[in-house]
Amino acid sequence: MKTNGMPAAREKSSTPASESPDPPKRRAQRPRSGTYTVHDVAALAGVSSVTVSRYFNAPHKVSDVLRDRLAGIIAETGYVPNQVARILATAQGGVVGAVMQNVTSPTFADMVRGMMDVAEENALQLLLANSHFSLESETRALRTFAGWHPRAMILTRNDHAPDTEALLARLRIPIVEAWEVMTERPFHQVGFSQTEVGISQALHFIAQGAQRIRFALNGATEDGRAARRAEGYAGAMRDAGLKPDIWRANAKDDIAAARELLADIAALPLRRRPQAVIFGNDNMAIATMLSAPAHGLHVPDSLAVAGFGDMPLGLVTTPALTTVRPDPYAIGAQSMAIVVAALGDGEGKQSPQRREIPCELVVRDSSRISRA
Amino acid sequence: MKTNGMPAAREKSSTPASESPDPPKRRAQRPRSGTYTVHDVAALAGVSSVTVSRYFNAPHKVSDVLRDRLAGIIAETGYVPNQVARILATAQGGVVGAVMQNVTSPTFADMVRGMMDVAEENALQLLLANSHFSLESETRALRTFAGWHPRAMILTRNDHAPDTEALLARLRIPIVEAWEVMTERPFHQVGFSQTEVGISQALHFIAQGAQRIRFALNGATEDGRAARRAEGYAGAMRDAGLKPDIWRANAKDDIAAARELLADIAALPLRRRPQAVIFGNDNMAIATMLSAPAHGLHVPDSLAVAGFGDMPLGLVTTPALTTVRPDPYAIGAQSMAIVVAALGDGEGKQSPQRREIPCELVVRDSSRISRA
DNA sequence: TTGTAGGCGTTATCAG
DNA sequence: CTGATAACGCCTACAA
Repeated sequence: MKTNGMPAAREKSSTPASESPDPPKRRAQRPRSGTYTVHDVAALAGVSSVTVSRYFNAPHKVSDVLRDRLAGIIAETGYVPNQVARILATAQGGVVGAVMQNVTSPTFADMVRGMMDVAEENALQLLLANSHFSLESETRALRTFAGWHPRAMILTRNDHAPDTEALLARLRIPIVEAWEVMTERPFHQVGFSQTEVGISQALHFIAQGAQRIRFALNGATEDGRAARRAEGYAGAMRDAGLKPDIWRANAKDDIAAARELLADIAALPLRRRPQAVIFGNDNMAIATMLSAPAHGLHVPDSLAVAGFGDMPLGLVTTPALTTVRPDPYAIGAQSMAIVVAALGDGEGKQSPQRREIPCELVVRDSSRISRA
Repeated sequence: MKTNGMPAAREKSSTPASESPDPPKRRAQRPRSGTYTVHDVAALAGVSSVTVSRYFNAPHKVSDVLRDRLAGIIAETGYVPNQVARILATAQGGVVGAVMQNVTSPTFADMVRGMMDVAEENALQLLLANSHFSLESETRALRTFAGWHPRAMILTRNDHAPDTEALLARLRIPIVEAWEVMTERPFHQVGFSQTEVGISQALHFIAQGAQRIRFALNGATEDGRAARRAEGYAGAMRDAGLKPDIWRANAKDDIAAARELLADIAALPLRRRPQAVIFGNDNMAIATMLSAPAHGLHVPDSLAVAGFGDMPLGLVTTPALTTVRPDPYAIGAQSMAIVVAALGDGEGKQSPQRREIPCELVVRDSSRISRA
């Protein structure tokens, strides 16, 4: 029973223990990883290293006796094949890079989970970077990833810095742009159309006969997605013969932005106050609902409200919050699934796929327009 | 000007273009990564590959002329050194593995951001896994990471499966256990003491003269951290001569758990109702506050409330929520900082460090005990 | 079923 | 300052 934790200094297995008769110019030892290798395990089992390799990659090609013996030794030594060497040797399996905009947001986090789950099932290692909605940061992250020679990349926006586009093209690997589905892109697309979500939000209020409908954004302009929903809303308004009213707070913070909005509305003459507000996110919508009474406003009677994101707390507010439920987990999982499929397909440059992950408009009481 | 994007099929640079005079048993080509390599760049520059390597790792050892020429070729080809090969050769690439319990939670997500930021500054690549609070899943993740021969690991719990402990010991790399600081652990510790947080929450109410103080948990038992706060609370209660009242919902979901709690309290005779409830998290606390009126309860007069986590929405509720503000970003950043320090210190087995990231009790109106 | 040879892309080492 | 050579740990191809 070998109890020593470290692999013994390995001899070239073919070299018998001849006592250094004219040492054949042995180079100085290179730094080794300090853990067991295939060779160590093979030596312990009295077989060749290929056999150990086969034990992992094609167990059925190893005899039963040997398999058991190897299993024992592997358990005893705690040997784990070195992925780095494996990837170098096979140019297979390996690494997928993903650039998120903001790992902190629960929505992105769900997407990360989706990617991780599918990646794990397929023995891919997910490399994650955070770009904070900055193009420059995205480029930097991609540059780092490039060094890992990833099998694929997943991005979370479809507008990049010019040199990023060039870099992506040079990589010659499957690229997935997730979250927003746009036309005329050379890469795989997974997600939904922000514009259409904005349209459906607007239509929800227009159908109820509302005239003055506002779209309220916080001051964080880096994230253009809410703004694109606002564009969809604006289009729908114009189509209905109504005047779009896109309002943006100064504060980036949702809570402060909500306060700004309420102050703004309260200052308006009754006639000109919006009957309904569509918010860029649930947080801002909920904050507005909770603070509305203090400004003499009542949801939904004097102010109907809709959010985006389907936060759990939206169920508990009075009234419950009408919102849009995206499916970030599915977006992440599908993105990775596309990667897996693309890698499986012999890397054949299949034309970019487009996978829609629809959003659901969840209608609750906060958006009821009073028939006044 | 070379415009072709692909590196030409490479000849053994020493082999002149002799037209295959008895091909020396050329083995079938192995799959290659399909991108430029040091050799390609070297060939293009008319130098040896070592020189190109030096250009990256010891630029001052390369003549000025050559440096400029190489810079040009590298820019033109978009060559990026292969990290995988680099790590294999040097046995000291910068991979750090981190096992989170739940990437989806905003708190963990903040910690991830902290780790990523510090990792990036120090040219370390973060490998992330999600264990869903499961020990078995943690072990699996660590096993995967082990294959990457990471320089360090960051974990987010201090109780592991037995074989995990063995695996960790065998790795002989710095290990950081983050979130909760415990004594008697052989690894670095970063975070705070859940027990002490529980104590301070209890004392906050005890000091106000409350007698019946409950600690309410949701049904998600996998995460033991809230339970450990409850233990701290229980100790403080007993020390004050009061009877601890730890209540656990059946529902794992915070919103449902809040409903359960309110039903439970409403069913109690007035005399026996808790005056104050400490919640396992803010979500549950806020849900309770929002639903309390429907159950004939009023916060804080008939029920004082405190949460944990400092969610932004806690500021907007009426009354504003008393809570505890941890600093997950700092925990992540400090954990990675310890890793960086440990790697810098020649890997010398320094004794495990212990870094406290204090939590702040944020007192607002929801926890005011009415002087009845 | 098992073993031998050689290479994946990089860098450490030694020689010029 | 530059180059030849041999590893790092693994896997594929081929031979036995």
